[in-house]
Amino acid sequence: MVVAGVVVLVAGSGAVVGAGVEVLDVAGLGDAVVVDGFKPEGVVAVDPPPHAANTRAAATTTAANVLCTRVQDPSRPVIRTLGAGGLFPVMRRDHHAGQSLQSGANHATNLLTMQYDPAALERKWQDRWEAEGLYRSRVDWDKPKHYALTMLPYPSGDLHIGHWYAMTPSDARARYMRMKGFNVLFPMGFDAFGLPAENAAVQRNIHPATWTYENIDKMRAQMRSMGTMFDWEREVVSCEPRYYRWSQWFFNRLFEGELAYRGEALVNWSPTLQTVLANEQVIDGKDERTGQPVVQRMMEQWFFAMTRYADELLDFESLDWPEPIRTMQANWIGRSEGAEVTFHTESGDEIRVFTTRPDTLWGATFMVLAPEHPLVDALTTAEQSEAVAAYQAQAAAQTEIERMETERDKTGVFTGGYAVNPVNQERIPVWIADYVLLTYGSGAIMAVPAHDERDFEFARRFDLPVVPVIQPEGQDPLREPGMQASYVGPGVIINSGPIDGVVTNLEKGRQNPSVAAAIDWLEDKGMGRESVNYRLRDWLISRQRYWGTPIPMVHRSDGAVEPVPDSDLPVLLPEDVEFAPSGRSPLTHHEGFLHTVDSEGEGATRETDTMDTFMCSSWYQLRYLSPGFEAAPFDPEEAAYWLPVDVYTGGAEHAVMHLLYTRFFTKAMRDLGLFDDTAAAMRSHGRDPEGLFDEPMLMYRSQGQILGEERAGDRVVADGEWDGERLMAMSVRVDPVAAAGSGEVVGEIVRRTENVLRVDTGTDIVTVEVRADATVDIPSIAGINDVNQLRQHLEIQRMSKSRGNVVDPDELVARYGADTVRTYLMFAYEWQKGGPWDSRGILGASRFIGDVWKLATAEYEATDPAAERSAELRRLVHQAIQKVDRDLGAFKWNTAVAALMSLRNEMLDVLRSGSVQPDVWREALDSLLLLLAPIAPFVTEELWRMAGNEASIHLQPFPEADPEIAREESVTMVIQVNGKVRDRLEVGADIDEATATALALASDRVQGFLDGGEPKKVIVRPPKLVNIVV
RNA sequence: GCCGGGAUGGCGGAACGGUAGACGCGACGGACUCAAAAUCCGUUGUCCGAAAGGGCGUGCGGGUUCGAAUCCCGCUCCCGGUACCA
Repeated sequence: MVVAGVVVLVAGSGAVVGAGVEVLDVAGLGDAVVVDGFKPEGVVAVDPPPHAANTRAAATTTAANVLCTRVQDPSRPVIRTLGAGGLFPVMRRDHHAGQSLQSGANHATNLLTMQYDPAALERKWQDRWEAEGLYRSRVDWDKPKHYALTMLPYPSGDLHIGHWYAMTPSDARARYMRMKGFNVLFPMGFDAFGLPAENAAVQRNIHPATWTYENIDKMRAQMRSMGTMFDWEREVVSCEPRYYRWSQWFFNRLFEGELAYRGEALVNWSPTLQTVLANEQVIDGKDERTGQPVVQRMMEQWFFAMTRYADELLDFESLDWPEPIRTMQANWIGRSEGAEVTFHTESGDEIRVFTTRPDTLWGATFMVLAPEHPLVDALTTAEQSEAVAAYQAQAAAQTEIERMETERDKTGVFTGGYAVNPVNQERIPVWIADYVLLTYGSGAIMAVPAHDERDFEFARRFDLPVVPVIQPEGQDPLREPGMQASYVGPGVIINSGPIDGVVTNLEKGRQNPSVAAAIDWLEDKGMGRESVNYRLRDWLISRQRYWGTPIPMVHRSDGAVEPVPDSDLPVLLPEDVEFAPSGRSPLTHHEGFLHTVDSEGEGATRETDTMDTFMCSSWYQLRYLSPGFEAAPFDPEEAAYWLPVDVYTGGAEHAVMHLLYTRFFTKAMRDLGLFDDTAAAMRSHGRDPEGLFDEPMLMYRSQGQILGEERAGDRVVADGEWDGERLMAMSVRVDPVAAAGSGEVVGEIVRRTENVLRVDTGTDIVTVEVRADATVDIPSIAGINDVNQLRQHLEIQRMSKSRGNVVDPDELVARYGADTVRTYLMFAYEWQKGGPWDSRGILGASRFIGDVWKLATAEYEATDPAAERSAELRRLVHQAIQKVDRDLGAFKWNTAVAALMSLRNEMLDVLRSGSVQPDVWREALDSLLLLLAPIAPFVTEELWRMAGNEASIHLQPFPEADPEIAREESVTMVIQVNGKVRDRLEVGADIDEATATALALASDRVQGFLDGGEPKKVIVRPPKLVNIVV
């Protein structure tokens, strides 16, 4: 058990076992030594064998904690430690003066070790930070503010690794901004209304509120363990009356401003259950729980008039948002320019249509109405009425999603009615078809089969006439019969009377000459007008659900609707509700809730719809400012200081809906005057409010997703002939269960480049070239297969319980500590991109944190200080400051951590060699801790205070780099010949062109290439490179 | 289909148009150990070579440039969004 030359301290018993060398005089060792997480359980060995520089000795034991020491100078031993986590670094003795440990005759007692025990240390700092109020954020007009916001979670029950991935870098950046001198607000809350709570209620007979609050408690505790700097005094929970009261208040303001209105919309209606279902509850046209059929039905519901802001929402000028997100929003809004044209039926009814191609009006050969269009009944003739009714019923039975499925054959029915094309008085038939949507444009189209793919398909299916009106440039004239497809390219207008001969191109709206000409002509004749349509619909906020914010409206007995006065808000969501198995909202049959009186004291009924939860999240950033404020949704004094949000982070999956809704909401609030008090408060503090209420979040950055770890490529069997190193395959077959030996090469594809596969056979990685005439057989992909369909690394999937690939952050924290988990998540991925989880990779972060602990707790001895090495370390420190500063500012967490790891590598080397002056070491250590503090808040705080600092590390200013110190004195100059690196020279950083050229030309290697001749050209970029062209 | 993003070692990923592969994981060799783990030292794109050195290399094919992972053109595949939007 004991190795000669080693002093072994057996903890617990107090016994000291010496083995032949210097025995420590350690009094009271044992329990007394248990301090701050140091719990020696087995054997602690210290090793200064005399004259054994650079040798190692070790003690062994069956216990978990074994110390292996390495000594460079017997008088200044340094300990390397190991154990279960490999993290048993050395503790400097001075922090434990008076801890009953006495030194014997040598330095060895300085080697009292202290274990890095993240669990204890993190718990300690969570409590102390809370007690010290470290993360309270208060208005302070003397400091610049920074409002950092990360999306609030839905309280689903458990914080998963995705939450960590989203939140820890946001937290790190908020901490960084604070150290940079900003007064930072970084709040957190819960988006607590929603369907899952209601499902839990029905399935598990637990009240949605109970379920929700239990989840919130759990998640709040988990978030504490993350070490986030959330100011919990500002927490917001959207299902609390003190929150949703103001959602209702906003609803009233929007109603007053005529931005909230009642309209008709299709809902998923279950005739058997007599209830409305959410889209998520409908699968294959049936209720997912009961299997009962679901139909589409029109119902009166509440809308916000978001389309009025469509054009303003398309303006991203003032926003620092990722381009893809802006594009997605722009596509979602889907502005299209064209004309509205009025047709008339033969009986004189108007049919308005919207078209982006009024220039093809002369080619309109029929019209199509949505099956639900109000004019259908009037148009339908007696002979067709049966067919029309049947088609309408069939369309109603489909969900919107099914209806919009692509690749479906066109269906439709002739109404028997006709309309007149206003431009040429042609009598054209009117059909109904479900490819026309009631909710877009006017729910009716003119069909121009010659120049619209869908109309062409429909015309061919039902034998309707096709009249070309565009003549493609430089091609044969389009002829009907015989057209195989619609023509949508450029050309010249024909067969179109007044606009014949006008050029048409692929531009949109008036940019297209033919469209401009047609609009002018239509407006002149009074047949139509220029018009803009949006794909964006008004925001339907009604939900026929219980667990949401009640819409504060009452239905009077005379049929009118009026708002609940502000003074009566909130309209409380009743708690004593029963959940019918049908899923029908309990509000619809809750007598106490339903019955009320209107403003005149007459009996009235409450609105039973609740609000879409996107309503809650459209203004939550305002409630954080003053979550308990009673007089208004937010305190103008707080808002005047903190607004707008400076940095918003969250998943790209919310890039469209949530971010568009909250933008709309802010703009509507601005126009309703709801920021007027805030603007006044700003002015009184000398802040110009101009333009500050146009957008809620100035900067937005999205993070990617962490996927499951599982991965595998196609397992293939390849046969063919060996051509040297590679197999020239004549046949490749995918077979997940192929046994080794069942073909020439059997294994998993690890890489594919064009037709070359790298196949992992289990023993080897071999190259297989799939010949052009080879047969490829992939049973899971129908049809003729080709080499491009062979996959590698495709089984990386989203984490899900059913796949069993969920990574539990609590487990990781228990094993490695929160600092390690944070560091790893910030290090391992390109944040915007995300990627698959790698359970081994986290060891790198764990070692890094352990090394930092070791560096900070080891006693540095400048055994061999050298001015040059000292300057070099300082340079590296200041370079690291520059890099981390830049990278944390730019959301490039992975390279920031990499820079710190590099510094760690350097410092480990210095610690070993003792080659820098003590003050340089101290500066390096302090810088390392300060730079790491935003990323790993717990361990850096512990080490910072252990070093004798009174104030929290998180209150320190971020280190500032001195460019002079960071500047390299000498650099490697690359010498290229014809762009290829041929030599490298160490030169001074201030080398001039002439010297650089001379040095380069003098190089033996270069001379070899010059072969006595003169270079054609020399490109000099001192001090980095010289390129010689010969 | 349309819109957006991407493709770099065995893996995650670095690289203002100027040394490709920083940093980490893994792997391999060594030290320590009865052994394993942990820790420490070293190697690690690939091919040729004993070495010095050289060839080839950023999905594929072209182009611009003294010089391209990076810019341009044309493809292939992957990921995300969206989908009968008139």
